[in-house]
Amino acid sequence: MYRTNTCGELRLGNADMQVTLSGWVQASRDLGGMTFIDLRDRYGITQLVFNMEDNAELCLRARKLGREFVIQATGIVRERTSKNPNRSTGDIEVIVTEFQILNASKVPPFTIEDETDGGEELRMKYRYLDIRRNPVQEKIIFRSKVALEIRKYLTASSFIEVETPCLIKSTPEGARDFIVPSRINEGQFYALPQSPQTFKQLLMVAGMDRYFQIVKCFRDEDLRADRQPEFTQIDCEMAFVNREDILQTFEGLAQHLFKSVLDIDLGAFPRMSYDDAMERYGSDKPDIRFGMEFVEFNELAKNKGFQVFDDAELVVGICVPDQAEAYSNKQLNDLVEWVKRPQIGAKGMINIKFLADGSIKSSVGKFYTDEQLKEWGEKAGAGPNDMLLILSGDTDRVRKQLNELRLEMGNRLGLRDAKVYKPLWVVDFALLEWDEDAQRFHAMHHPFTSPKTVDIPRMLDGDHETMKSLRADAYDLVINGVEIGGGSIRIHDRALQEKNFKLLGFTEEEAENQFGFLMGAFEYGAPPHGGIALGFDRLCAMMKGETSIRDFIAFPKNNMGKDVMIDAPSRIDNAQLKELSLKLDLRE
RNA sequence: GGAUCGGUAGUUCAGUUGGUUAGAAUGCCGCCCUGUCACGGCGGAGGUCGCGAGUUCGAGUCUCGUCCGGUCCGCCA
Repeated sequence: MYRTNTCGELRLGNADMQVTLSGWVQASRDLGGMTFIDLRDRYGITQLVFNMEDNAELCLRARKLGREFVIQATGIVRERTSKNPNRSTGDIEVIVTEFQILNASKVPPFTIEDETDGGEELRMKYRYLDIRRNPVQEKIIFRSKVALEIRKYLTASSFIEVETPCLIKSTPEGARDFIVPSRINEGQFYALPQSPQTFKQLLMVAGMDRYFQIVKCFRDEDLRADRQPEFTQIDCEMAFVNREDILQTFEGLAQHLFKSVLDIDLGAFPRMSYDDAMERYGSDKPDIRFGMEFVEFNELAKNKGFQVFDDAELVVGICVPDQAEAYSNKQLNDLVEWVKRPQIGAKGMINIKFLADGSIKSSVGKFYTDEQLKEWGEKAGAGPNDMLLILSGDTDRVRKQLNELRLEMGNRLGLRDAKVYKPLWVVDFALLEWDEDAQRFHAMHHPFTSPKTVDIPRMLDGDHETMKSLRADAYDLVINGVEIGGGSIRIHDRALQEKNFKLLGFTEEEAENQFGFLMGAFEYGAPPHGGIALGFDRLCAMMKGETSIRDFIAFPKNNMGKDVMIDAPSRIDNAQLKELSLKLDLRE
């Protein structure tokens, strides 16, 4: 028997018991006459004591233990004479009577502590050591807890967990596929799923009624702190539901998770149309923890002799509260430089300060009278010591830029508190999105998304503006400006699905080749259905107030999509290539 | 594909206008210490300054290239 107890559970009540503990040597303190060893496992740390007077031979052996040695120690639990209130086991210690080294350890490349001295790259290379650290371990355990609560809630709501295949068919729509060659089907390839979308719809046709799966998905796109090439979705689908049923069900799921895991009541989720979100926040995933909503100034700004605004499609700004006195000209100039960075790409920025004494200072003061600027302030609801920051240009672009500026100001003013959670449903997305490069429409959500019923008759007008105005029965769950998930009511009718593919520029043949199996299924009594997929890694990170998902994944990839621990991806040898009938044609 | 920040001891970092033998902390090794828990004290080892060119009397420092890593834009139906 390796142990009678874990390193986290012994208390005063265990005094005088003989116990055996196994774990890693966290630290040792050799005081000459006696030696203390902190023994660590997943459950905690227990202090072992060795005393020269009691057993010199044992004590000398204990002195030689290095960090991260794995040992098994047997001894008697004793109340400490000097307790450590910072540790749950701090009232007791184990007077060791015998121990053995189960495995020695090299000196680890970084210290196994909460605040490690190891940098990201090193931590990833030795991820198995990194995971020994509490902060990482907590996140992995947290993830397990959230997964359990998801299963509890969904199972209680009659959802069935079904596994869907990982080796599926490549489709050109959406993200790039990861491709897997088939050895026994020469020259043919599987693709790894970007999501189990078509399978879950087929499960609805199959009468499963309510499906869910906590499932790996794969997208061969560039990485970010919150994006991995393989990631996990909470994938769900329901039959005989409308949008309202789905929003209620998954609002309930989110509320349950926050309550059961964090003991936080989220309350009812507000809803906002996509158009509203773009107009008020310049983003389809607004962070509504703070205000500074967009204010449009076209009527006030134009035809007053200021060329920049006259030429702009949209003049729009935000009102920054209580900063007019605080922001110096230099700081404002720095802010102008900030919005002009290539990542933001604004041409410039105008400010209007409403100072505490009632006077107005503005970078466009020579084009507008104080009376006119006062009107701007009234429109924006600006009070004394408030400041307007205004951008102008093409509508889509300027909204995007002002969104970045709003978030930056939110950060600077400390308005984006990680401990505050503000969920939001964004609804009524556009069905189609014009792709400038490809000169065609593509599906904003995905090609199986149903248009809103009222828009179905207008679907094949062919007119560009009509197409852009079509609304989809699609929705996103946004929390604190993070897109946690999205879904839609699906098309369940073959004719409508065909129509939709046509809008997206598929030929009949292409549609049949790629999705014939799905449309075929629709002909055998497909029920009305819809669903949602939530980003599990992102949800966990967001619940913990973090932006990077990497520590919520046990073995994540780095920026270049590499696993630096196992050194993947890697070359394969020629025999393997030959077996797959593949030949490399590498770019120089 | 692009922007930007970084790469110096095992590790985390400092290193001034280019100038003597490249430093600190921590870790590691040795000795001392009977109530430590960030133990303490004394001593010691440890460096191809990512790599390659260039400028210069002289490069960790400046220039160019390259590799690696972080963050972001594009991309992510």
